[in-house]
Amino acid sequence: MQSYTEENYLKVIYHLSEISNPVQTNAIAERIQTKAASVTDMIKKLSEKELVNYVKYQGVTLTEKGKLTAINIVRKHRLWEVFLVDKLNFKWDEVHEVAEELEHIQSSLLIERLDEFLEFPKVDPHGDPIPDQHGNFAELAFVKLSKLSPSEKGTITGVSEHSSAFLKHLEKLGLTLGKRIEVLEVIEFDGSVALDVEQQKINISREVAKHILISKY
Amino acid sequence: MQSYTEENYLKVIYHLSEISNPVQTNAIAERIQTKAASVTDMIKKLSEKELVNYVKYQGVTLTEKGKLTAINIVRKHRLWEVFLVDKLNFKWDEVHEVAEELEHIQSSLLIERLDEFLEFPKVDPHGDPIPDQHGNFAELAFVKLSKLSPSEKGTITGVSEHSSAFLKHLEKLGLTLGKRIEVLEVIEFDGSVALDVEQQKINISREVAKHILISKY
DNA sequence: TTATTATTTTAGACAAATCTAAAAATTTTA
DNA sequence: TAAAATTTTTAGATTTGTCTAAAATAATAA
Ligand SMILES: [Mn+2]
Ligand SMILES: [Mn+2]
Ligand SMILES: [Mn+2]
Ligand SMILES: [Mn+2]
Repeated sequence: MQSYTEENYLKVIYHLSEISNPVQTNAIAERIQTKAASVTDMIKKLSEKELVNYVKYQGVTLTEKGKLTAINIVRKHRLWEVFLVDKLNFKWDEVHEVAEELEHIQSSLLIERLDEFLEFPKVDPHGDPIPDQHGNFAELAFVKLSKLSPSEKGTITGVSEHSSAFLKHLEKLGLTLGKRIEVLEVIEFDGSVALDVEQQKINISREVAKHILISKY
Repeated sequence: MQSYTEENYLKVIYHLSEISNPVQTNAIAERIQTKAASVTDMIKKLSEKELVNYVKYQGVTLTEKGKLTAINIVRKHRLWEVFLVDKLNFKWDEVHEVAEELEHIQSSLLIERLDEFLEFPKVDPHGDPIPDQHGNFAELAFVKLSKLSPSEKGTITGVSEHSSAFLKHLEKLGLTLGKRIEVLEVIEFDGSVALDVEQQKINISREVAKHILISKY
């Protein structure tokens, strides 16, 4: 069994792996709000436990065992987020902190029953996919809004940034999950995007567009 | 804010206070499955934080602040137990361990919303009362089954022992919450009790009778 | 390709929570 | 009330996760 702290490290390494592999010590330190020296210590420990492959000065990758462990934590995190929003009426920008704690509760019976109670949701309130108990994700066809060209249409199905500031901003703009959008123009100067959302013309920065996930159909 | 460990100590001291006040070091050690020396260390720390009053060699009592903190943890524990039984179909002997973890989740919004979602339950699955957010308990008139005399009648409304072994034993005997019982005889030799439960005559030990709570009406 | 800069690791220290063994205080027994 | 038994505390060590400061390695620039 892993400690609360080890689990947080594994999850962070898992998420960072999607950006760069192997994952660098400093990247982990920044995410986990700690010092590089502490990360090195923990990496050695996880390596001992065969949860990561570690080469000095090169960085870490998750082993199969480490990856499964990480995905299981992600599963729990996202299921709890669904519970908070669907059953307890939390807003999508209020759930992250609490789920960060709930994801560490150790009971597979609990999580399977929760999954059932929520009627086996496929995505969390931010549109992120929820893996099944074997660690498999249902394939979802996403594309970043920042990758679309003028006249392309689609539906907002997720976000890749979960800060309250970002989510509140989206809400204010009316850019919530399920909304149909069409790209009207991509401004050359700063990469910002003009959109049509329900007959309204809206402008968003490239930074914002990069974190909105669109499914085209 | 208190650590996970400090919270567990406060809760144990709270429960033991109902039996003997002040609470002895050894009693805490036994409950928390640790050594007396560790308890002394923790007591000093809680005393520093003004959560307990501590006199060397005499034992501890909770301060008002400590008591409120403890009751709040009890509140969370019992609400989560209701959730597990009512919503996730756990059996009453399966919930304790999980609630022992869930009670430490730090979010007052979460717990108030959970209370609402569960429709403000007054008792947990073991018949224990759930305090409100100010730490007040609704008065419940309980008496231990071991205190009843022959021909007295009542309804099983709680238990004061939560081990799986005990709860399974009760279940096997058909002694579950809500059942009407009548005391037929109290055996002088060993204090064991003969009961009538739904036209069935049942014998239970004094030890078992002490942990069954009856409301008379 | 050497020097500079950035990244990572080591060394040594610290706080939290625990332990064992021994000393001190209290309670019980005789 | 003095001796014995029990309970509690202290002293010192250990484990986990963290830190700062300094050394080692790798990447980048001149
Ligand atoms: Mn977490
Ligand atoms: Mn999410
Ligand atoms: Mn607990
Ligand atoms: Mn209970």
